[in-house]
Amino acid sequence: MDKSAIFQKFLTFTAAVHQISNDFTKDVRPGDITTVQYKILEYIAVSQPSTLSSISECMHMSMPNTSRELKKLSEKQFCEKVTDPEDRRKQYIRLSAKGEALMNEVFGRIEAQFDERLLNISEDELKELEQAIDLLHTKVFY
Amino acid sequence: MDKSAIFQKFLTFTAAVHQISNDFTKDVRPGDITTVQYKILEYIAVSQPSTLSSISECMHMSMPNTSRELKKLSEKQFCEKVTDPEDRRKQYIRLSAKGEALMNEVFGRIEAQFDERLLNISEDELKELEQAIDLLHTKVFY
DNA sequence: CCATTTTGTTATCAAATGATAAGTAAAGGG
DNA sequence: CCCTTTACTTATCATTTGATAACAAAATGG
Repeated sequence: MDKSAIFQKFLTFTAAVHQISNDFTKDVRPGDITTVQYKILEYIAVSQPSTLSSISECMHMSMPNTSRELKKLSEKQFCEKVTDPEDRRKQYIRLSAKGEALMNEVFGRIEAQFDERLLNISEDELKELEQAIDLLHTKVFY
Repeated sequence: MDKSAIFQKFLTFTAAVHQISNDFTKDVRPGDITTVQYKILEYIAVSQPSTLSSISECMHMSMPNTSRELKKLSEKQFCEKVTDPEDRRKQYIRLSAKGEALMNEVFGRIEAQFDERLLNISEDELKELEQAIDLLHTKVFY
């Protein structure tokens, strides 16, 4: 079968995903946080708790820069560093109450736009969507 | 039905898509181009021909900045501006031969990683994947 | 034909980001 | 116990990016 046709779809699809999630998050990011800092918070929110080095690796950022941004985020009280008692070099990073509140609000606003998009959709279609997401998640985007 | 459960999946799914496409393009971007410039080329490649203002809008970039980056890309011979004969204010932007070559190589390398991921996959599963992509593309990421 | 709008350019400045060097403190391994 | 590695920090600098003001040229619409 034509695998390269699927690849074409993969390309335009990922482009569309980026487009949409950019549109969705466009006006929800608070002003006192930079783009990179927001991305970091988003990452922490999804994969809590994480360490500085894992953030550095996943975001393709150098340790010094990750450290700097995380320091700023901590100073702004959006996240907290907790030293691992087992290995006191490690710092576990998690959202603070303020950070949780912020991300909940942001995700809530994104959800509103998401819901709007799925307004007139049937139960069956919703089920199909869920299965489609699961499938792609496990087979391609893992 | 639980729409907010699907939203959770939507969130982690889009996070995964970003993650994977970052990983895929990580080592593929040529050194003489910045991140933003690469993103612009990617956009042009997918939606050719486009105008300066549409690029500006879709990439959430101001016109002056878009103009500047596009100028740099043109100077580096990756794309060309063609004045619309019907409306001589408009500039159609398309990849140059060099730009096409670059993006073909880049997409080729991404495709190699994509294929690797789908190595031991059956015809039926491939069909399912295609349908899943189509479904999400039309219902959610449009 | 003149005012306005659209489309894009140029210049400039502050802020964010990336890259690198040099350092600290804890853990691990012989 | 000492050497090395790991995890992270601090400092510094160049580059990139974002934001704004001021401009030009073509189209549009009375």
